Amino acid sequence: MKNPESSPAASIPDVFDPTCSSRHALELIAGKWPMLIISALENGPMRNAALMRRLGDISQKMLTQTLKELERNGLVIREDMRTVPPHVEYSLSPVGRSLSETLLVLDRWAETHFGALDAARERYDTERRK
Amino acid sequence: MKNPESSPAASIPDVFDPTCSSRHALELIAGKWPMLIISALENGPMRNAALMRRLGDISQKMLTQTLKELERNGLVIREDMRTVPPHVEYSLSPVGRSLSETLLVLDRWAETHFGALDAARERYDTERRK
DNA sequence: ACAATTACGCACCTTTTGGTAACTATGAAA
DNA sequence: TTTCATAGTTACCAAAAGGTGCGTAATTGT
Repeated sequence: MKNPESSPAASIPDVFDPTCSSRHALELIAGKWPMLIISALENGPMRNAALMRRLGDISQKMLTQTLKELERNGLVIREDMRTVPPHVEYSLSPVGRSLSETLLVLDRWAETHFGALDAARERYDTERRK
Repeated sequence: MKNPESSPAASIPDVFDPTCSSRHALELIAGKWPMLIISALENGPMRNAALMRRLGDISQKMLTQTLKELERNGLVIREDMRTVPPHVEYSLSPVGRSLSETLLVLDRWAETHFGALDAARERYDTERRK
């Protein structure tokens, strides 16, 4: 029998292993927009224009691009109604929904603690006169 | 009395508001390394070299830089023992610890679902012959 | 004939992020 | 006197992220 130390980490996923796919999963949502888009889709399908309005300051390019990445990874489902003018709806897949639930926790964390962060930053900056 | 619509969102934080600090809080951890560093510090203080080993493929520059940002925002505490050779310990502040707990949920999500993501990606790519 | 609609592709550019390699400080030990 | 150890810093460069503006498709209403 081999000890766990010698096993080249095939079974137990580890976010700290650079070659592990779980790292990839984290990097997928590490950008500026993915988390917000997933959160925005929480309450049901949305169209391109509605998402742009909701996200406030995203560019058309980044929205399309990010949605495509999320679709590619199976988090978002793109439904093209094939009408003219175009009507496309984006929604969360089951996996996407499971992610949105943990992101909700993160959103709440941000809304709870941003004040503390702001204060700390100001303290830090004034202390070192930057 | 004014209706809620006209109030310029001073009290209720909203991650979707680009001018809201809670967005800033999210962007702070949206990079490649912040989440991993916070997670790495979960089990107590660590020194520079230990963090480098734990994170595997981070550069010295990014480690220092990211730690400094996290310290600036009050998530990480930097303790310099003022010895020679240098001995500096990084640890989580209370706010940092509260974040690390929600990130743990995210790590677990990644470790649970990365297989589904990999599969979806492969399907997507082969379907469109990219 | 043509204007409007909606999602999006593409070309071009700027900004941000990240990596490499070389250099620094300082006291203890060799 | 030289070496070692540790946690940096800096200058320089490459790559990725992101923004702007313009073009396109195809049907409906004017």
